[in-house]
Amino acid sequence: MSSIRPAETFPANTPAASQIFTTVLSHGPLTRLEVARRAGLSPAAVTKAVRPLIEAGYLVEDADDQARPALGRPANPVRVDGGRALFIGVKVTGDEIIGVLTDLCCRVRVARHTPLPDREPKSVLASVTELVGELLAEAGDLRIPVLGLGIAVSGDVDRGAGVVRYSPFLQWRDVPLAELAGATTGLPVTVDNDVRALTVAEQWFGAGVGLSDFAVVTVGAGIGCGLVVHGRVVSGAHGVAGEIGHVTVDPSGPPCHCGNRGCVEAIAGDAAIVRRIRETTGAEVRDTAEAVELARRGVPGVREAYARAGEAIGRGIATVANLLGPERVIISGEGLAAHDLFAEQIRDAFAAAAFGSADRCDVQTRPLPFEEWARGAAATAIQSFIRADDQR
Amino acid sequence: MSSIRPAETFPANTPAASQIFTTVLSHGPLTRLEVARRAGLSPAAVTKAVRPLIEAGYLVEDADDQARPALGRPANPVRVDGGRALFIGVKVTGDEIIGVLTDLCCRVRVARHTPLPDREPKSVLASVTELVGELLAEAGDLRIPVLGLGIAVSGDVDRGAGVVRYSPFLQWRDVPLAELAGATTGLPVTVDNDVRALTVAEQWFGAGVGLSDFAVVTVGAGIGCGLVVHGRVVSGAHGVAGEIGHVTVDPSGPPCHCGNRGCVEAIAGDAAIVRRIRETTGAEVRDTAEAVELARRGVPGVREAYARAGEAIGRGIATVANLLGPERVIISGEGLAAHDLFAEQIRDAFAAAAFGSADRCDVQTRPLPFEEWARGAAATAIQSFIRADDQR
DNA sequence: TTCTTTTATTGACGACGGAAAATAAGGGCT
DNA sequence: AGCCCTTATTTTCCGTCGTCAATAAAAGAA
Repeated sequence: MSSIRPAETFPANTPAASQIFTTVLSHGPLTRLEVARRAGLSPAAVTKAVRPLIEAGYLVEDADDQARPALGRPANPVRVDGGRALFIGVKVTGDEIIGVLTDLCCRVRVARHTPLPDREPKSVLASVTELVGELLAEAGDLRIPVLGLGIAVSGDVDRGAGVVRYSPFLQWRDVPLAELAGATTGLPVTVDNDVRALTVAEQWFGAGVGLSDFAVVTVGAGIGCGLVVHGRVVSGAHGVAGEIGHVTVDPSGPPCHCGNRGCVEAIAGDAAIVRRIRETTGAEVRDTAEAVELARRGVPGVREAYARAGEAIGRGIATVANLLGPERVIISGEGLAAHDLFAEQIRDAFAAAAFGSADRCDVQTRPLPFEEWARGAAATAIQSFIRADDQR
Repeated sequence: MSSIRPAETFPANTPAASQIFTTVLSHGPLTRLEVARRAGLSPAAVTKAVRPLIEAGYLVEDADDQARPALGRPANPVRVDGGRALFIGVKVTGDEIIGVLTDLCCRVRVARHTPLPDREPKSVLASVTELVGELLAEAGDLRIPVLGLGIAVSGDVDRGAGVVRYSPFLQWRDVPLAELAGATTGLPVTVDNDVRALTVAEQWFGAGVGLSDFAVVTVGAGIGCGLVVHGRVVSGAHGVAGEIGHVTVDPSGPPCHCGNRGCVEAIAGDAAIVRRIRETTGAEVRDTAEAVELARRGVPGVREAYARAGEAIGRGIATVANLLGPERVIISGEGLAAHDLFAEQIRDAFAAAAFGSADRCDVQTRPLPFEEWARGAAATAIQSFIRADDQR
């Protein structure tokens, strides 16, 4: 029924091979010896696993002859050939969809977005199909095959089954998106939660490379959190995890749409900040951009709203750090546009609420280009393609 | 120097073998076919791995001929022979040490405790050595070899290195306890954090059997939490994790020794409850036992302190559930003696603060016999003996 | 008895990855 | 140029593990 083309398959049958590939993918050009060391394998095993990958064109020997040690046989590093294959990532938001065409190294080649007429699965699917079609055309111009499609959706998503169980934002329930999109695009489709997708991108290509325990916190309309523990993204027993947005920081705080009071999101979410500014200053603020504008102009009371938000976020992050002891927390999201307005409060609140050696955790902020969410989706597609059933 | 006897070694060289053994250990008698199904192996592999384990006496065929299906060749279940080997677990608290002698199935055979003269590593080591000596004598009477010693200590413990990095309670820093105890007892020693040890016991022999994601919350003098994610106990990048006791539930709450206000422990720890009762009722309460007594007698204001504690614990658990989405949370600890006084509040607060499907998490309470902490230590020794480098 | 059904075992086989030795590829030295 | 030294990579050989397919075993059913 669904005419998914039996797309090119990745020649890494053995766990060692896929582990080697992901090591090279994440850690740039590496000599075979170095790969062996990092992957805990013998050099011989690396040579053997690398050969078919080079033959298939996924890896290339890097003729980069700089900074070579004076002694001994020159090393012959290998790296992933990003131009060998392309992937498409799509992020579905409430009112638009963002799509990117990336290469195998998850570098964005083309980014597009289209508004969404409505949130019905049918129309969303049609828009996605159209956008993917455009990106496929671009890929055709480049004469590089597209080997997978990743779709990121907020809410409870069962990646294994390819089903969106429940997305409050889109008001979807049990939509078999992977199957549907597979049928219309002819590509192998991976569907995952948006924050988890972003976390995968950080884990493989970003600030989480090489770490087995870290967290990604997204600040924006909502406050989300992706967790990596023991080298694997946490999905939770019931498909939901990382709900830092509904961690209570002040039981007497403002009411949250979840029914409680003083959730992180009820204080530091975009809408909460704007509402707070309206309430305390009486100013006519419509959206975040205006709020940031006012704050930068030094309108009294506005910075205070941001300070409060920063404190809430810092406390939320400290909670994560106290419970999981991650090595690093990466703060990202659209909300970072206001970074300078609450960075200090985040740090202070974190330092104050982190217990014991949890404060050794490295908290960093990372700007998030608008297409980053879609890039995360592409990362999940790459991950599925490599079928890395291994951790780390 | 250290005369660690080259104790009997476990004949499970291959990962498959140790996985098979742990499966049988946790899931009681199983037919080989069933083991194969659960461990994801072929029946042939099970047969081959089981043979040497039976020959060495660790597994026995269970002649339990009940409830056999009428058809086909009768199944021949295998189970672990608990009496094949013994292990010793020791829990070091501030003023006493508790030791247990358990069998290979972690069933307690003998339990002992001794007061501790002081907290110097030297005297603690001497007391531990003496207690272990007594238990070894008991084991000698039974004519069963003791194959390992587990020691549980609160604080930051590096299990791999066998070093207590920092224990605020004992005021220890970088004490190489495994090496020291190994030298005085002649046993292979495993040292781990006390809450993690308890968690290991639950994972292998308790309410966490078969679950890949769950949490253990201990209520008592402190509030602790052990986490299992992806089938493995979480240790945190810096050796500390599960600090649920210092999750803030009320920023305007009572001050905590950690420097913040309104931590779970500052509201629901033993000392906090007692202090609260004294403050609100003026009653002369010295310890928890008296507090419980007053509450049961219905003294006004006392139940309220417990209700407050229950609410704090419930919120803390909800935070864990929101962040990690565990399948189950097991509440335990000495504090459960007052279980009837706050169980309801825990449940209510949890249900209110759990977001989305996090409330599908199964929250259960489990009474904790006084020697349970020591049994956890024994479980870590058993785990080390089996050297299960595999997860699940 | 003979067949059926289910569980356990056996033996051949293939694949994976390790160890060690061989080879490759410089650069410096004489 | 020829030799030596060092380090990277490859080759060859080999053990191990686990699967597959066939077979044995142990009952009840026909």
